[in-house]
Amino acid sequence: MIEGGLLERISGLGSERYAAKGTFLFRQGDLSDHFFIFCQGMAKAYYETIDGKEFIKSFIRENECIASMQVIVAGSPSPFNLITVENSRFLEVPGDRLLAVIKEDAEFSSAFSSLLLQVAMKKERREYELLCLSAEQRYRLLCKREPELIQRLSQTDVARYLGITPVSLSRIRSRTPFRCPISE
Amino acid sequence: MIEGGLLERISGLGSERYAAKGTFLFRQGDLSDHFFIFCQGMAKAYYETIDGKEFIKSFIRENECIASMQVIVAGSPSPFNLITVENSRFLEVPGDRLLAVIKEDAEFSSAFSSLLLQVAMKKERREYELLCLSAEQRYRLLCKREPELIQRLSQTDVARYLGITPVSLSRIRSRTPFRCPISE
DNA sequence: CCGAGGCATTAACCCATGTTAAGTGCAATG
DNA sequence: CATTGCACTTAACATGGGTTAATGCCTCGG
Repeated sequence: MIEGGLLERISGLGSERYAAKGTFLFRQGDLSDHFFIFCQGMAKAYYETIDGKEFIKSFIRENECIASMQVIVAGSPSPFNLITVENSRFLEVPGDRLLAVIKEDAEFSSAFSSLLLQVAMKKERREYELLCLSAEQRYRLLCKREPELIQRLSQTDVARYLGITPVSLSRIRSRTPFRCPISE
Repeated sequence: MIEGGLLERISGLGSERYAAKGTFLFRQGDLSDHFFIFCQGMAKAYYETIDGKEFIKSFIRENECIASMQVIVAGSPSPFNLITVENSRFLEVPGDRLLAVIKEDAEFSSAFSSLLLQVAMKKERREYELLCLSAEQRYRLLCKREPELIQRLSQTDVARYLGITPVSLSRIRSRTPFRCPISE
């Protein structure tokens, strides 16, 4: 989640874009260093393994942002794909412009640091879930914490985010008395 | 990994401490906001679940640092334990002093941001591994990337870090022709 | 209206990992 | 030397998730 102030300052740096559902914003292996801030719609960031399997790293919705840190910081190719899963509107900011402003503007830089901190904490939560919880526990937690996400996504994408197959998610759902409150 | 410059500046803020193997530096649920920088030895940060299972989040070795972000940033209790796994020497810096210096000193603050970035990238790698790789693949990768870590740790701790049981790790090792190069 | 493609469900089978328990070897300690 | 505790291994069994395939249900486009 990106705060109001920061968003306004960033807006000037980039341009507004639209993309239909299913559009790649960048691909695994690309060196595109753009920073994306979503205004409407949703995208998914996902890894694709050699044998063609897909694992979803994260979803990006309204007022959330994403870039490939590896590209921006280390200049190495992006390890993941970014593709829209709904028709979307977003800001696209070139990485070098963002970095330049961060260097110049102290206030901006501190806002950016706190953004980084948010990212680190979010990743820590995800690490915890993947390390300590079973697939079923992860699913229940997601239902509780992000019911709206479950609504907007296909079950396939939910499964890929949980790190399991759609078949397995279907089993978990049938096995479980629990349901996402909104879905009734 | 903490850079030379930053380390020197931090040293003045805290005090040097020693702790024998098996000493808790803080526990799950604590509100201790200390920041630790290791000079010698090693610690492990781990989650303990309700039913008594242990999952290791990370190891902290020479020139690496750790704190519970949740405590420092959100003031909420630490979700994990920190305990030494070797006799250790380290710097202990109170969180409030660190935050104060970050606010005052621009150069320090930017060094700290890049540290945050390192943390975020490290967590991203770990997320990738937990999400996309099997236990066996994770073990092989660890052997290749951190042979020294494997040497210094018990197999139990390696297993807890990989997210599997020691029994399962023993099986993987016996199943596999692959061995850590140094261990022969 | 019909057919194609995509998604969810279900079943059958396989394999990896968890669980429990027993056995072994080693190091520390009395 | 004997005892204790710990780490590691191995085995037997249970279970969760992967794989494949069949089925049914949509929606979309002809």
